[in-house]
Amino acid sequence: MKRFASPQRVTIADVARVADVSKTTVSHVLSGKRPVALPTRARVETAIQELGYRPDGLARSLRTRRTHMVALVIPDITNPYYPLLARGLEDGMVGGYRTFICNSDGHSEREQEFLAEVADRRADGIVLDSFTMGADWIEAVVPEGMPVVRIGTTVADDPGYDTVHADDEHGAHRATTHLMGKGHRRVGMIQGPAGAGGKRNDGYLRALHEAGVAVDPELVVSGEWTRPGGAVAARRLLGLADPPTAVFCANDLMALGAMDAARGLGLEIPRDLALVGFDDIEAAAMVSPPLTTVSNLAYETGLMAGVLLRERMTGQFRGAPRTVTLPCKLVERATT
Amino acid sequence: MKRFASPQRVTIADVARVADVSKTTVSHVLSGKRPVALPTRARVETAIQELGYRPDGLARSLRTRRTHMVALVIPDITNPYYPLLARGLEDGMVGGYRTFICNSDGHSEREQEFLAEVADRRADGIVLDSFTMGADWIEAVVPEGMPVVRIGTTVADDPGYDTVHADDEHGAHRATTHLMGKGHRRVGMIQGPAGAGGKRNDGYLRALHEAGVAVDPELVVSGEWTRPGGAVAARRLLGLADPPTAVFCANDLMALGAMDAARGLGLEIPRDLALVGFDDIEAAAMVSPPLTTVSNLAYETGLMAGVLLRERMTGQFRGAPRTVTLPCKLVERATT
DNA sequence: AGCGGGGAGCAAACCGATTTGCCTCAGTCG
DNA sequence: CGACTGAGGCAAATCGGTTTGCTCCCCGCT
Repeated sequence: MKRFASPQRVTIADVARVADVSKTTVSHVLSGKRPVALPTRARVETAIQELGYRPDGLARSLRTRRTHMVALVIPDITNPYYPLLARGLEDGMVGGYRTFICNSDGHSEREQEFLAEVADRRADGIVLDSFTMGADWIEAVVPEGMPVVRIGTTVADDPGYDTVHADDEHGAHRATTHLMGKGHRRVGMIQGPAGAGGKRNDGYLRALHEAGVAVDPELVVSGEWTRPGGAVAARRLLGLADPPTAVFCANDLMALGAMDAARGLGLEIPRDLALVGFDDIEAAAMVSPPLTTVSNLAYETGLMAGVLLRERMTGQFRGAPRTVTLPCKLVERATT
Repeated sequence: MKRFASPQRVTIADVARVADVSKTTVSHVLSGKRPVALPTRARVETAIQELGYRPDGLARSLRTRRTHMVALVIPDITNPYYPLLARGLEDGMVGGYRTFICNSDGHSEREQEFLAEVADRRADGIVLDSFTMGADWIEAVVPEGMPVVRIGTTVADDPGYDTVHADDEHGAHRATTHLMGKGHRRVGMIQGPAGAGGKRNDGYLRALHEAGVAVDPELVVSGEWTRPGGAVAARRLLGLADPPTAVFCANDLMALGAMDAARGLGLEIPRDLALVGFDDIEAAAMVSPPLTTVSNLAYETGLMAGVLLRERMTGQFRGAPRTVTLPCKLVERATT
């Protein structure tokens, strides 16, 4: 029983019929993988024009095992760091790759789900920015042979995959020494969730250590990577019996939140509280007073990730995992 | 559970063989579309576990004609309005739809290319924010039956598709009357490229008209929808023989650029130049002085678009194209 | 004359699922 | 007792391409 469906899609078989050749020949005209005589080719091409034929991407991908799609698994596209990274990624892997974005909100179950889903969809590659996922988790879900590039350093020394990250440790160290150079001795830090610490915390600790300042564990608090997250963390710090006079924040959003909190408590910045952020998002230059921060090259990070990923996807490179470290610079503005 | 060294993917046929049933039965266990006896089902399920079988999304999509993917075609994800919209979109169409984002940078050829590509990839739906694309262009490239939801109003009165947009005309009117309420008579406007004008310009003109102020065409200039774009436009306005004392900018990014330009010329805001933006992006509240602007509900816009799109994709709604208009409010801060 | 090679084209297998149609075997209803 | 129904299962068609093998023919070399 034939169902009278909506206007049937034009398939390669239709083209073949109209041009009076086999499907094979049409395919070869399209791909150029085998020679086709000029007159035949012309017949096929007119048939294609005439019918308005467009090859079906799904069918093609099924056979060729290439989807020309990559997944970008990140915490939150709403964090202004990531849109830039996303564009860098697209520019980095030239040649018709589309990106679909998975916002995990930092939940590792969602990250895991996404990876599985993306694997099922047969993405050609994955760019993953996760604070929690170790190589074992990834391997459990991503079929071997599917290229993965990692972003960020929070899961340190993961030798399984290509990685591109900023020199967080150095940046954090620089930020902290800068604060101490301004005379501060009680320097706090607001870091990300999960208490894992991470390179930014390492740099902070090393700077304190080198300056011979004892680390007060009370001065290091965790919070969500968001503006409100920074605000609550800052309130905790400022509520201490002996509060810090300066705070290094592991990202700009949290630093902005800290500014909100400080202002809410009637403190003036930088007189009563000095602040350094991390990332140098656009907003950092626009707040008042403009935020001193550490640059984190979002676009370039994406770009490099794109290059590494494409080299893997095309098979152009098959060697051992590579790590690219991008520099961080202190951007001195008015909150210190 | 078990890691496979075998390069071969586990298919439904493998599962069928191990469970000693037909592929059909495995499929029915998975989909539940036909009953399967309990013991059989159990055999199949253990086989699935044992082999670590995961259905191939491509093959499935090819047959079912559903990809559970939608395309979001926008000018630039780097514009902070769009990440929010993107998340709203995901939340709006509940149920496992993935979004892939196409940055057109406002070039209509790229928009066209993206639409075609996305159609070839058999996306289940498209959300399109384009200033230039008319219904005819879309129809030329998108197969009929493929749901499209439009965002924004710049291409006015396009009856072909569901649309969700902010009440731009009203917002712009409100912004302009607000400026005139502060005593300004020479009120300029910085609008988007293409000179098309658009609803925001309409509201501006209507406000002037109602106040009995003659429109000086010199006071309306076009620029890119970016911060630098706003800066160059503002410099043109401020270089006039009789420059405006207030400017309404068609988006916040341009307003920020105008602030840059004004500051570069030694003007103080709002004393020497009053400014109103549009969109109320996060940065608007953070600049100094904080920007007076018109709210544009990015997240809600995406959310509504998601709802409309899902209703079309699932076939839940088949009626005539709908239009949703979201309200705009003036957010008064310190640049007026 | 025999052989290798390449141009040109076709039929059929393949990618990995879903869906249709058909068969068998109870059990139920009239 | 025959008709009908629903559970349970299988083989084969389908989705729309690409790729493999094979044939046929013509050409240039030894």
